[in-house]
Order: sequence, then C-alpha cells, then structure tokens
Amino acid sequence: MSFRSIKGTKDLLPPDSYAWLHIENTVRDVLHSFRYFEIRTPVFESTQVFARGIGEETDIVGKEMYSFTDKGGTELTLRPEMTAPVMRAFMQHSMQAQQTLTKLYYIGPMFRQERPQAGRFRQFHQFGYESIGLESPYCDAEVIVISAEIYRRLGIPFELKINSIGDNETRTQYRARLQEYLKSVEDQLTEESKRRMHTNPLRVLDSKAPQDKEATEAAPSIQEFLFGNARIHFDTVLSVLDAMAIPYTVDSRLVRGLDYYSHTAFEFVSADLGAQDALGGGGRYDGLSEQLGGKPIPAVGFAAGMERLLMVLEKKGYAFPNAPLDLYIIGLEPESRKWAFETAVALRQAGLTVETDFAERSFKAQMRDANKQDAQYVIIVGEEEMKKQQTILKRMSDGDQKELAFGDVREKVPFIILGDNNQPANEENA
RNA sequence: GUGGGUGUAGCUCAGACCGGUUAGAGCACUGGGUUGUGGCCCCAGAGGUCGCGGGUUCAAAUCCCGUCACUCACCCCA
Repeated sequence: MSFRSIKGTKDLLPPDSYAWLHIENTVRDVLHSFRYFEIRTPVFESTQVFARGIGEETDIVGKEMYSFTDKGGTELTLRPEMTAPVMRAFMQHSMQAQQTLTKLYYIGPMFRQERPQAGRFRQFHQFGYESIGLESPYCDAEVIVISAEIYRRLGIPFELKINSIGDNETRTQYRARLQEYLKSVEDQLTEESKRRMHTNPLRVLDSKAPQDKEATEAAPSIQEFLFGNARIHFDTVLSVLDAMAIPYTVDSRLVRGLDYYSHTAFEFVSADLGAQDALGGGGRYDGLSEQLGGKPIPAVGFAAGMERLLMVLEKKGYAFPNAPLDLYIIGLEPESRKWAFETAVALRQAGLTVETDFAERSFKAQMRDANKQDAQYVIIVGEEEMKKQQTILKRMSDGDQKELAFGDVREKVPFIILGDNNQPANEENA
C-alpha cells in the first residue's frame, strides 16, 4: 500500500460513521428546535477573511493556516474556523436587513496545519452556531444552553468555564493595568509571553507554561474591571445559567485565543479527553464585523469539535448500532437468486431494509450472514420453492416460520415485519 | 518547530533482553460438521516483503546504523 491519507487527516469508516451520524442528527434536532438554520459556505476563503477577522497575532493566523495562491494569483486559505466566514456571508448578503436576529448553524471540516496528537487533526470537523444581530445577554445564554442541551442528549458529561472580557472600555483599562503588572514580573515570563505582553497581554493569562502561570498568579482579575453594562451583561448571563441549573465556574483567566471576542467567553471541557480537553467553546464577538470592514454587528457563537465528542463517546463505550436489518432473502440457485434480487428491491420500496447475498454462498453461510447482520426475518427460496411458487418466511428471534405464496410476498411481508417492529419484545400472542 | 513511544496476518498482540530448523495466538474471513435452517461448539482453509534500506554474522523479526510512517506530549486549540 503506497498511498496513505495525509498526516493529520482521517478516514471515517462504517462503525464510527454511525456515531458520527448520531451526533449530527442530535445537533440538528436541538438547533432546529431553537430555530437555528444551516449555513454552508465554501471551505476556502480569501486569506484576508481570516487574517483580519481572527487576528494576525493569533496562533491560527500566525502559523496554522493552510494558505495557497491559486492560478489567478489570489491568496486563499482553507478555513480554520467558521465564525469569520459566517460573518462574511452574513454581511455579503445583507442578512441583517431581513430580520433582527439571525440564527445560523453549520457542520463541516476545518483545517489547521499543526502537529497532530490525540484529539487534534489537520482536517477536523466542527459543528457550531452563531446568533447574529442583538446585544442581548439572552443570546449569550441561549448559545450556552444549546450546547449544554446537545451534550446532555448525547450523554456527554462536561464542565463549563465562563468569563467576561467586557466591552472595549473594560479591556482598555484592564489591558493597561495588566501590562503594568506583567512588566513587574517580566523577567519571570517565557519569551513568548514577553512578546505577547505588548501585542496581546490578555493571552499571557491563558498560557499553560508553569513559568507563566506562577508569574501571573497575582495578576489583577478582569472581573474587577467589569462596570456598568459590561457587569450587567455578564451577571444576566450567569443568572440565566443559574435559573437553568447549568453548573459553571467563573474563570477570570479564560480569555480564549481569538481577537474578535468581547463580553462573554466560555469553554466546555471534558475530563474524558487527553491533553486536548476542550469539547467546544465560544463567546461574543461584537467587533468582528468591523474588523471585516463593515458596520458594527453584535453577535455571539459557539463551535465544538466532532472528533472530540466521538472520543468521549468511544471512551464511555457507547455503541451506535446501524439501522436494523428487517429482512434477509436467501436465494439458493440462479433462478431463486434472481427472484431474491427483484423481491428485495420491491420490499425496499415498501419501506423495509433488506439484504441479499451476491457471493453465491452456501445456504449455511447465508444463514450465518443473516444472523451476523441481525436480520429480523429471513426469506428462503430454493428449487423447491420455485416449483411450488411459495417461500419460507422465518422469524429469527424464535425460529418460527411459515410458508407464503409468491404472489402474497410483496403485500404481506412488509405488513408482518413492520407490525412486529411496532410492538417489539412481547410476542407470545402472535 | 522540540521531546518521548511504537512499527510482526484485515484487527488486537505474542516472539526480541538470552540471534538458530516451515514466524505464532485470539478475533474477523471462507468451507465443512451427511441432502436446504442461524447463534454456542468442533474441524479445516486462506491470509505475513516481520515498515523500508544498509551493516555485523555460518545464520537476523531478534544485534548495530540510517530512513520513513504512526503515535503521545510541549506551544496552542476544536
């Protein structure tokens, strides 16, 4: 085998894809119930959408983007995240003119050129959603409530960390004080943090280097700089979470990596993951539209990693069975196999899930296959049956079988099987 | 970019420290266990360039060097 999938990319194969489908369906169900609608944007954008939207100083833009120049000389980038593209599309299509609040969700692949490790890939998949158009703290709260609901339905335990980085005024004041503090401990900081101290001081707090953690232990908390609207906004969000009985911890060091955040920032983490323990995260990003060259548009959103959810589910040992197999039709010789093929197609049109054998396997092998695939019923057709123009219909759960005329199969079999499915477990009376 | 771990059958792994006749097991796969009835069990079969290249040796899956791949961790994030 000389070709392999590219480093950091992964093939999703059938047993895993059931779980994937389950997650997607759950995500869509919950979001539809909150009246969020799907948006699909191209997987690549002009590099500037990300460079300006996310911020030149971030790791994503600084060193993780899959960028290339196309044959026309245009600088393009495979999307590393979806918030900037969604905002770009929102602005491009003047969606604010159509309604006061626009609620969008997405599911799809993202790309970041990092060294892969557990829970981190170069092509990974996120679902996320954006609530665009209002400053209301209820939007922030709703965004958090939705993720909690999705995790709840999936059976994924989580911890919620939340913080507010306030409005522009908050950050201007806090930034100054923080820089002052950082200067006093500058010689204890890592090189990276010394540099960030000037470009993006808030992110020094986010550093996981023990050196930095120690040095910033006594740093002033942004929570003390939340006044007026910033304070009210955050308190309202928290009060909704309290009312919904969603547990959280306020973490004043949580600032999140991207430049566009303001006010609420939050992160869901899981104890069942490795070093990359973030299930998802989000926040308010009122400033993004302006960074993209438009008018101010308030917005708040969230994104979660599909692979990480899958990892947790795997670790929890949750199995997601394939769609059950209603019927397996066994054909024993050429004429019967042809009948089996045709009948299978007809019964599928009638709503059944049907399997037949193409390998011309022995009767026993086909029975074993039917059993292995967990078929509810088996139809057997051989020379004898062709002669008599009737089949044997066998129920696998108890071995009960009856004969059925060819002419009755298409009408009666769906009725028998689907009737059985609707009242499972307790037979006896049949 | 930096550091650690691992590469033997489709999958999970023994065998390696102490080189030695046809490289093993379980699962999965195929056939069969008296004519056409599944699960459990039993029998048989198929399936391997021991990651790749070089070296040492009478002899290398095993020792040495190189290389590639995968993987985990750091930075950071989903």
